[in-house]
Amino acid sequence: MTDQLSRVFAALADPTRRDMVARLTEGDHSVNDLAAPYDVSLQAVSKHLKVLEDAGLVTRTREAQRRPVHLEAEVFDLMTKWIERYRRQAEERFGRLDAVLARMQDDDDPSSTHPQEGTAS
Amino acid sequence: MTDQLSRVFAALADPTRRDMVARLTEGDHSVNDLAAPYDVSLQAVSKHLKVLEDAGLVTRTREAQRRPVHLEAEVFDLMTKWIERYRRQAEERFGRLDAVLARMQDDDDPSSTHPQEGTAS
DNA sequence: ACCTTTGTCAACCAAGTGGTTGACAACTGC
DNA sequence: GCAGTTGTCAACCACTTGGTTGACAAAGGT
Repeated sequence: MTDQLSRVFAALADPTRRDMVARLTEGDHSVNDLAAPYDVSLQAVSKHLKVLEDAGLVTRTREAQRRPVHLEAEVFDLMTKWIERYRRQAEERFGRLDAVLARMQDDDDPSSTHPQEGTAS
Repeated sequence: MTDQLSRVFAALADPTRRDMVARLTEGDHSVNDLAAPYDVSLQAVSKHLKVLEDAGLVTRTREAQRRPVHLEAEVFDLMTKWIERYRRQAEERFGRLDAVLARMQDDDDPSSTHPQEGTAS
């Protein structure tokens, strides 16, 4: 898997890894800690973490004999940029940009309004 | 791959498929048309389209002997919702929500320095 | 009717993925 | 030093993936 964007998408294509990422938003966790809820071996979790690390989504440092896992949320931007770019383009094409912008404001909390309307139809 | 969100992420983890999606934002394309730029067989492209279709990203209808491929941009929302939810949560946790909101509106703010103020545990 | 165009299905193959178990490395604490 | 805790590495296995080629189905053009 050559490019990082592909690695990020691939990393998040697994429900277990998405759940790990979700839990890491609460703060750093040790590997054992992360592994607890899943019914797989610690080694399997270690592999999942390697995938997340290769994608740039997490970093691991050392602290005593623990290896705390830390989420690097900046990488999300890679995806959102890609997604937003083409979503916007597609919706414009279909002449439904208004509906999209409205939905974007409804779905999220109201503080996230995107005041930028492009070439509306 | 059980859930749709996983299928969508997996579908976009391939550069060829991402490129197809990008081109489909310009409008519908026939399979041959879509296949033209890539140095793979038509069957391989057909497989890629099946992956995109199973993820709900495209639909295919019939029109003469052609099978025009149509992008369903709504599925992007599945991802953006997931991403935004946890990104937001992570950024809040790190006490950098202001910077994030600013970046979301500017879309290209070079202030990527994050001084890691003492919120870390 | 027949042939061409367009695309899918089936079988196959090499490489990758997600899981396992066993060995072992790194660090802590007695 | 030695035992325990924490985590990784290596080998292996079943399954999936992305590619191939060959056969064939569906619709149009003549």
